[in-house]
Amino acid sequence: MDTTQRTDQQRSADRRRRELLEAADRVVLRDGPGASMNAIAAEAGITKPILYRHFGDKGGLYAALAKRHTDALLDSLRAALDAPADRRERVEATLDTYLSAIEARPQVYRFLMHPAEGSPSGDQGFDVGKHSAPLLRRMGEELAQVIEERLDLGPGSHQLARVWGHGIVGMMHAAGDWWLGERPCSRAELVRSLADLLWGRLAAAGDKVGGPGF
Amino acid sequence: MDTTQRTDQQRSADRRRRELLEAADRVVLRDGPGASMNAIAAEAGITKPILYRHFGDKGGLYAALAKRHTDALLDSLRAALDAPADRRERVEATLDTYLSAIEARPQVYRFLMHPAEGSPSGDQGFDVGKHSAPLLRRMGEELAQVIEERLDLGPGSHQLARVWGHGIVGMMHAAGDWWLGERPCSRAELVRSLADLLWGRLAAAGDKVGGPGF
DNA sequence: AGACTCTGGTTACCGCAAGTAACATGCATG
DNA sequence: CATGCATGTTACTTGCGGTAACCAGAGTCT
Repeated sequence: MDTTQRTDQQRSADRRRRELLEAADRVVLRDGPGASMNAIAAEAGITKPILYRHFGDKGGLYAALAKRHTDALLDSLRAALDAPADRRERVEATLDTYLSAIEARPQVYRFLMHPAEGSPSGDQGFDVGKHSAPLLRRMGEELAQVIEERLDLGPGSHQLARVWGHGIVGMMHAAGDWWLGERPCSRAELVRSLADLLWGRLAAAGDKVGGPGF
Repeated sequence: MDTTQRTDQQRSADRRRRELLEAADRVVLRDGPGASMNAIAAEAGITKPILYRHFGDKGGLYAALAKRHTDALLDSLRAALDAPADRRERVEATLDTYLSAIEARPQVYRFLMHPAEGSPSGDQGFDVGKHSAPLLRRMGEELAQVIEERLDLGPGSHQLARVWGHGIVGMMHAAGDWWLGERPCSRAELVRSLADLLWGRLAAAGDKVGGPGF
């Protein structure tokens, strides 16, 4: 068997895979996570076993799907993080980019944050493994790297940067999630409040009269 | 029907309910979330329909279970938050309390953060509803309240406190989750790093040589 | 005593989704 | 033409959430 044919097949399989992902995307965006494999297959105009041939199991499909969106989001975050502006502006731009993304497509966001579902059988021993969504981890690591690269944090900067990376991402995520649900203020206000928090306004604030402060 | 009997029945039902929750707890702690109703029923020495009579559906059981643990955790957090010490020490104590809790019982922690699972049928239209774990929301609200009560934040303090409450909780959660998975440093170091972040060290840090800072 | 109902329990089932086995078909190559 | 091999299908198994229908014992009313 010559390589050309093999390549052709590879190509074809890859194209098919992309098509299937497109279809899966449509269904997941329409029906939310928990969309059934049957539904996805139907949307793609085929039947279940093909999906399983391509992605192994539901987890595989969802992982592939999540990777696409995660990559896309990370790209735009990187852009905001690399913009030519001072630190505060960059932080605000990054926060705003993230919030814009989840605001524009809450379904995608929700899917990315809850990819796990229940594991039906076999893989017991989950124990402590598999915590939050991979998206959060990746964002945290990415941010940690940027922080370590660009900030002078003295000794222990590596650990510190990682803690901060994950911490800031978590802050952004939780605040965004809450904000998306309650819409208590404009996006700009939220961004400003979060940046203020990161800029130490919590430590700087005065106590209220009549008691020791938080 | 006299009231005494009714009260007796109430009592008995409540005791039974508590027993069932104990059993469910054991199973969930052993098998993780996704523990089947059958397994829980078996552990309790009975069969499924009884569980359904008591808790309605799986969500009901899990909610009841989660409420117990959430209440307990919130109590200890409140204690740390109310300790007689200055602000920084309180913040560190609260972070440490949370981290101790998730360190001591990661299974419980994991269960609390992933109660949702997939909604099997009917309740489509989830759309944007039901985001992160209720635990996070409750912690966020609680913290927001404390912040608003005790800090003088000027105009817009209500919104600001809420944003910060949810943001800080998210930071704590994400950092804790990551830390629990990788164990890159001691708990004390993590606490210190997070408190530093909240104390504005990010804004205060100098740029590294050779480029604009983050 | 015997009928009545209330409460806690069981068995047996439905529907549905994940995942698989076995079978069919089209198309390139020896 | 026969042989692979990829692509697709139908039909099945298994396991779980959830429910309907039935069952037994204890207290109550007449």
